[in-house]
Amino acid sequence: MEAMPYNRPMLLALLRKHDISPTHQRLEIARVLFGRCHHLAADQILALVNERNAETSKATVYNTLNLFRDRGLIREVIVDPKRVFYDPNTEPHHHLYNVDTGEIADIPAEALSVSGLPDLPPGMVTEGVDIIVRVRASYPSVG
Amino acid sequence: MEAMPYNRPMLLALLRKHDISPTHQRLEIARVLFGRCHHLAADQILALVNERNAETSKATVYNTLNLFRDRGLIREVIVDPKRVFYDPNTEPHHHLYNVDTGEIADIPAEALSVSGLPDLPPGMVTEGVDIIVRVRASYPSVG
DNA sequence: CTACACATTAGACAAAGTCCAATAATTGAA
DNA sequence: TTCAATTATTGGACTTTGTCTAATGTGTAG
Repeated sequence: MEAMPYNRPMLLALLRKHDISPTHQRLEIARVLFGRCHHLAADQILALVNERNAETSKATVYNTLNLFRDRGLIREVIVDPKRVFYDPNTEPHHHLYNVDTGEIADIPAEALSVSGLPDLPPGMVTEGVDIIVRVRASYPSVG
Repeated sequence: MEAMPYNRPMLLALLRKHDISPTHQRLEIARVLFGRCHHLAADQILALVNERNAETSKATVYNTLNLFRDRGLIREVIVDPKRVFYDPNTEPHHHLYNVDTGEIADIPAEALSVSGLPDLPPGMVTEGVDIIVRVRASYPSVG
């Protein structure tokens, strides 16, 4: 795992490495995504980017997230039917999802191993294997 | 795996077994869900139920799907950020998801085995482990 | 028949995300 | 630097999925 690119020069290099023109808005969105560990949804990113001054619009946040996803900077996490979360960690790994609180935590890929994946029909390619462990608090009275 | 309850008496028994009053609309929705192998989204179910005559409303389809889900007749499949699919197979199993076509196929749970699941924080309970194998057609030119 | 509980419904509403046409910023070449 | 071409950003309209509500319909026990 590489160090998180917190500061502007590192974010700039990250965008350039992925052939993305580093505009002000994109850098701000990248800063929010890579500057913290959380998995964030689009509306949260919009709010964080505009925390001080209004810096970007909703349309730009969506455009940028889709661009980052297409260029492999971030990954979508589909666990909540209501919204997509974005994960700045693109290395293979899986997720622990708290269905009560909506919290998402990473499970390193090395920790898990899956065996018995079926052969794919010819002409098919695996794009990825997502494992989602859905957890919740056990009710106190139930122990 | 039990036999699929195609006919009215079997559907009726299924609903009763899960303490659901068997209304006309619920039976129609159950017929659509259990009478075919596909994984269906709410709008598809609505369309199929109303194919001939208008039999149910959108609200009833959503009410009924949520009821069936809460009572354990069906399971939600969350693979497409745009909509929830419903799976009449509630036995443990996983999914193969074709990201191009949106097709969903089952992978029997016995076929797969996962090892190395992390210990949960105390007071946490696993609700389920979902494995989604995302596949797509390999482009002809790439072989 | 009458109540009462429960189901269904149309349509208003909400939230996530896309689209579009106008404006703004960037870039590269001269 | 300047100009033109390309690329990015934007507000707001729009779409889609799903929920909510208040009114109406249905069914069953007495």
